[in-house]
Amino acid sequence: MNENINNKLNAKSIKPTAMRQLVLHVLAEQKSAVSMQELEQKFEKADKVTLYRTLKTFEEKKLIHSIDDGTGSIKYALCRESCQCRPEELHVHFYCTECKQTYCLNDIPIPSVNLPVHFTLENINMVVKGICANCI
Amino acid sequence: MNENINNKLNAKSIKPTAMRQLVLHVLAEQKSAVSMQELEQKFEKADKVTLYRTLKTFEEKKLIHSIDDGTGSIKYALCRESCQCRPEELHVHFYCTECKQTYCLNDIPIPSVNLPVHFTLENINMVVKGICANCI
DNA sequence: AAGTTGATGCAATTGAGTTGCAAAGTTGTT
DNA sequence: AACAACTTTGCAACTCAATTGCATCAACTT
Ligand SMILES: [Mn+2]
Ligand SMILES: [Mn+2]
Ligand SMILES: [Zn+2]
Ligand SMILES: [Zn+2]
Repeated sequence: MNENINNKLNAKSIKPTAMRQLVLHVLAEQKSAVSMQELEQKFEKADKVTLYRTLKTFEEKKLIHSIDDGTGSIKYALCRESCQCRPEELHVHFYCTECKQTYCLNDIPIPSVNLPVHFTLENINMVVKGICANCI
Repeated sequence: MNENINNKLNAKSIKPTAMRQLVLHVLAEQKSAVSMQELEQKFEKADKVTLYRTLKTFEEKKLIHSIDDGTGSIKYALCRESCQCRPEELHVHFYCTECKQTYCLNDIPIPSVNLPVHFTLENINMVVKGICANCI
């Protein structure tokens, strides 16, 4: 695989096995977030569990983030280069009810909320549902 | 059951069966949102499926709303009196990672987001995770 | 080479949600 | 009251994504 792929894996201290290179390669060419099942179908022979554990590893190492878009299957997408997945750097996600795609709105940060007193924030998930520009 | 319970059911044109009165009664005394499983355990003899369908009916009639807090089980909470569940009137939800409770922050409306051009909005889900005031 | 650690593949399990269908209950009509 | 039409309920069975257990394989370490 690409040299670039290995660099990304190394940068997040993930051992670059064949499987991981392959999965990262496929993830990198997606325009929308993908589920494990969708990902599985993009490979000739792919074990669901290995894929599952690969994604877990990627997520732990903050190479990808997972998106619970409310459809029942978790979607995954690459994090931006320097992302630490801290609450301040999270972005809004969009689920199109027409094309059933989940998009990272990387340029739209999650607006801050004023929580009630003594509530502390660790994480936020914000998913907007509607029709995307391609489906108008 | 209470006369109030029947009023609420009638107001949303839900036929007040014994089961529905009971479920609404239990829902009304909750301080946080509950899952189907939690609800099931609050009754002596309760059929999961009947409960499931009762909640579906309640949700369709906008007596309750469901919350996908990312834990894997949907939570349910009463809607406010005049709620139509329109995007403008949605509120933020809070999941406490300590007590594992999901709270409706009824007084905190979901902030508006500026979507990219030609994206239209139908619905928003916003869940904040952290520690609640009781668990500090 | 043997030992240790991590990665992979297959089978099986979990658990929330959902469907099918028949029985029981309700309502309205003759 | 008897009947039909419709709604609600209960049980069993099923779906589907996610997860675990365990044996095998690969990559380093001594
Ligand atoms: Mn994203
Ligand atoms: Mn709520
Ligand atoms: Zn679309
Ligand atoms: Zn708490």
